[in-house]
Amino acid sequence: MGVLKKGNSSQRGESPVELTEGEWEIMRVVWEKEPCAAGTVQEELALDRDRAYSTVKTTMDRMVEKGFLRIERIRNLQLFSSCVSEVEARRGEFRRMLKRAFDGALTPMMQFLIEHEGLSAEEASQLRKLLNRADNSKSGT
Amino acid sequence: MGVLKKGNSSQRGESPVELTEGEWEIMRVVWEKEPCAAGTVQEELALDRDRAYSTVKTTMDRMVEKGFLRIERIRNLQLFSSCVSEVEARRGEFRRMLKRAFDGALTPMMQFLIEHEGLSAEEASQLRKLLNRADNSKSGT
DNA sequence: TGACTCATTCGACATGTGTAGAATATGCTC
DNA sequence: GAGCATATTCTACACATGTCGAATGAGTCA
Repeated sequence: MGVLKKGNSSQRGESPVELTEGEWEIMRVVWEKEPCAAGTVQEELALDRDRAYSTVKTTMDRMVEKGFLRIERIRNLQLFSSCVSEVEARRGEFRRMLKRAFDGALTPMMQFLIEHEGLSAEEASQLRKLLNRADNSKSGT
Repeated sequence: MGVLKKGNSSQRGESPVELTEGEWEIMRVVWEKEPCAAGTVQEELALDRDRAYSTVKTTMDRMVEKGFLRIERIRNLQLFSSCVSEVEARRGEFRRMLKRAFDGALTPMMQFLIEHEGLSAEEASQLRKLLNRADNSKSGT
């Protein structure tokens, strides 16, 4: 009694955030408009591709179970807000990729980008700038 | 008649290679040992975590359907080989991540790495080296 | 209060993925 | 050829995800 069942509420502990494709679509809207109703999300998504209200609502309810979203009730309205930030979601997505495809290591990924993805000159120079800026902000404190 | 049904054989056309977790595990072994029998893969995977032979075999058969693997028969033996390279698989994995989490653009991802993933000094310097090397090989030809 | 509208709830189904047991086929050895 | 060890094939199930219709509940307005 009183023990949290798996997926019961809004706690995800330390588990990495891994969203499905459909969940990403929903999160993008929620991040932009929260707090927002399921109908709002559905309307927004429908601009891109048709989805029934119940489709969106079902997925959002499941996301509450998983602790990705939370509901605040006002009268008979449910307003959804995010429980995970975009940064957390990006981190989860990035790490899953890194783990699967590059044994979890950053350097091989970089190597891959340069050798096989044809990093353009612009991208390279931009990257260099970013790196320099990172260095400065580290030593500059 | 004569029309290829979806997933019929070994053609994937231009579709990006997107492997599931289980498929990645299998591919890693296949790339290392191909051509190899399902039993070989199963034994290798079992070192890490127990999986029944039929589990591995079923997944590998499905991967043949999808065009990720191909079978060469010798007597009553089936030897599997890869139809996708590690580079293609990495590319697929990387691009899916980039598309989902960074709107498909590389620079925001780099920015994210630097701002939120705390690129270590070593990583930064290694990255710089890689960038320089890339530059040299471009201008050096 | 009755009709209407809109949101929520509930149940349901298809497909993909991970899982594995049972039945069958094949080749080898004595 | 009989028995054995494997490999293959077939079937099946659970769970996750994407999908949606039907039933129910609640607020609004004439």
